[in-house]
Order: sequence, then C-alpha cells, then structure tokens
Amino acid sequence: MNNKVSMAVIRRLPRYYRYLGELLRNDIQKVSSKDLSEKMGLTASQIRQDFNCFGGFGQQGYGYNVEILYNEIGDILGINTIKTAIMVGAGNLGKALGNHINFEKRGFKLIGIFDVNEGVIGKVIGGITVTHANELSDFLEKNHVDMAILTAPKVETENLVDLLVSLGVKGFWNFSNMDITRQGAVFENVHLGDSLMTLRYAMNKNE
Amino acid sequence: MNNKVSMAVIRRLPRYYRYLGELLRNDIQKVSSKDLSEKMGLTASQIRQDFNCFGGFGQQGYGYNVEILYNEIGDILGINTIKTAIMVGAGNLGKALGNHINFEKRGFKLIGIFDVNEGVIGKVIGGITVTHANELSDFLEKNHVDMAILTAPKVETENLVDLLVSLGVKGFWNFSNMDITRQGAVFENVHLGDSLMTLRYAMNKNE
DNA sequence: TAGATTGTTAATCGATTAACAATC
DNA sequence: TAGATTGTTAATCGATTAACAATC
Repeated sequence: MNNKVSMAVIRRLPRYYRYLGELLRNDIQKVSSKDLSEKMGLTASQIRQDFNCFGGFGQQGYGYNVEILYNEIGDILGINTIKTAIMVGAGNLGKALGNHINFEKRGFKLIGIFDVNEGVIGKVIGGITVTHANELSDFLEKNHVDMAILTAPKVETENLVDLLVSLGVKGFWNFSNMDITRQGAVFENVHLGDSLMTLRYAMNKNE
Repeated sequence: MNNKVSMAVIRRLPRYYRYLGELLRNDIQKVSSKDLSEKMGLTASQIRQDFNCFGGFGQQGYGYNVEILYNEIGDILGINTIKTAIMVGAGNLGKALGNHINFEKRGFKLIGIFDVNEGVIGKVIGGITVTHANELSDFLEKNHVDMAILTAPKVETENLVDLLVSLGVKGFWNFSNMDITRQGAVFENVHLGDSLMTLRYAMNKNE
C-alpha cells in the first residue's frame, strides 16, 4: 500500500478497468500479470507495481481473480459511488456525450441539462429534458450538484464557472478548449484539438 | 537539438502552441520562459529544456519572439502542412467534431464524411456532404486519404479499419472506445470514458 | 556596461524494469 | 512436492529541476 500514488498510475487505472471488464464479459475468471501485459502492451512488472500501490489483490502461484480486481479498481477510482452531474451546453457535443456516455458506470448520474438556445430546450438527451440556462441557479439551490460538464462555447463558460463553484460544484469535465483551474474544485480539461495535433505529429514521424 | 524527443515533451507542444497563439492574438511580441512558466504552471527550466530539444529559438537577455516560436512549434507538430482526412460516422459526435474542430489549423483538411444511416446522408457537416458508407472504397480509390476519424459504433469500426489501412490510410483519430493498433499506421485513441473516471477519482481525492 | 535571460550541463527526483524470495 | 506467479526490493533508466556560464 502506498499513500502517494502518482498520476501516471492513476491514468492507467481506467485502462486496466476496461480490459478487465472485457475479460469479465468473456467469463474469464483469472488473469496473470503476464497475460495482461501481453494484451495491454505493458510490462508485467509495471502491472504488479501499479496494483500493489493499493494493496495485494493477487495470489502467488495463481494470479488475479478478474472479478475481484475489477471491483477493487472500480472502488479505487470511486466509480462505485455515484455523484450528481449537470451538463451546460446541449449542442452536438452535449448531445453526443449525453446519449453515449454511460455515466452511471463511471460514478456519475446526469440530473440536468441546460442551454440558452430555444431550439433545444424541451428536447430529451440521455433521458434528461433540456432546461433554459436561466433556471440554472435555481436548480443548483434546490438540487445537490457535485459535477458540471462544460460543453458550451468558451465565452459563456468563462462566466459560468465561478457561479458554479460558488454554488458548491466540486468537479468539472471541461470541453471548452481552455485550461481552467479554481481553488477547491478539480478540473478535467479535455483538449481534442491537442489530441489531433499529436496525431498530426505522429503521422510525420511515421513516414 | 535532440534526435530522440520523448512523448512527454510532444504532448506539451500543443499546449505551448495554444498559449503562444493567445499571446499572439493579444499582440504580445516577446515572452520569457519565466512568463510562460507562470501562465502555464510549469517550471521555466522545463520550458527551456523542451524548446531546446528542437534547437535554440530564443535570444539570451531577451527571451523568445512569440511569432517565431509559434511558427516553429507549428512546424515541429507538422500542422503547417495539410493532410487529407475523412470521417466515418456522422452521429452527434461526428457532427460536433465536423462543425467545431478547425481541422485546417491542425494540419488536416476534411474531404469526406460517411455514414450508413439514411437520415443523415445528404446533410452538410462542416461544409462536407455526408455520403453513404458503401461508397467509401470508391472514394478512397479516387482520392488520396491520409487520415480517418472513427466516430462510428465499435462493431462497424472494427471491420472498417483493415480496409482503410489496406487502401493507404496512415493515421486514425479513434473515438470508438477501444484501443486499436495496426502495422504501418498510427492511432490516436481517444477515451472520453477514461477521462471521466479520472475526474471521478480526483474528486474523491479532493474531498 | 549592467541586467536579463537563454542554452546547457550537472544534480535530483521519480518511474519503470529486473530480479528473486515468499508462498499459494 | 514442483511449478507458477505474486509482492517487494534493488537497479536502471528517463524526466525534471537547479545552477550557471555564455551572451544578447
């Protein structure tokens, strides 16, 4: 067990979780660090080191029980406890995320979607009816909201964040294409443009 | 100048590029590693090390010329030379990417969008008319396509990739939620679900 | 010239890999 | 018991930070 787990390890956990989930769906009950290392393109040593940051989930001479390991990693990530989330911005990206991301399997429950565009208000996305953004403060006072997904344009987002933080939102999944940080809240800033440029670089390298 | 530049450095380049672009838009002509370090939350030393992987772009006693540095990083990333791209999958995510990503500023030009769903065929996304996926092979034989954006469901994507690779596609921006690799092509596998789980972890840590 | 800031080398820190005793 | 594979320590490798001479 290790109290200071590095970000590099944490970023690998969701990937382990995906591969273990697949084994589970295929009714595979045990897996060794060697099996996993071949599947995932990591070293067996690294895998064992990673898992042992959190305690010994394996059994010498046997390997790891897939189901136990899967659940342990889920617990470490915190996704077995649900937090509430709202989405601000119901454009194409909002629709894509709302309809296709399985929030409940990742520790969140979507409870509200907001937009300023009359064209989408009243529409249903991922089972939630889109509400006008001017009801946002009201909603936040009446409902406990842990996390906000930011899929609105940059300008609108910038003003919004402070309001949301002041009303108790503690986490942000931010697609606004700018890095945001605020005291007392955590931000997962997603930069799809950066990802695309990295691909462009890799393609030249590969030529 | 350094021949073996680490992935850690490369992943920071798009971020430098964004910050420099912002300085440029604000008509700021020079920047020191210290200025940048404060803006970006890195050490000045790391910034200088990063830039010096590719050669000396600065001037002692002065700093860096923003425009020169911006263009140099663009060149390193390869985004000042355009490669062709198609998108397979014109659902909400495809629409979001097609309409909102500025491909040309990131080294790509979108020249075709394909889907199997009759409902979207003929619609225009990001200036491109959606075509039926059964015309894909034809299109690839008539047009040189460097990169494919995979925004179709998992099942459809799996079969598609080998076809695309065999027809000369050399890069993939993959949103299908599975890791893909193939000889002779590079993949940027985007896992939004992993990003969301990392946020969930960070929120518990922050409590 | 004096001050500022780079480019670069050396020191430190952290992450990955190797090795092997423990043990199922 | 013999074989397999973990948990863990030690060795290596790589990335970040510190320091400072070079020089604009």
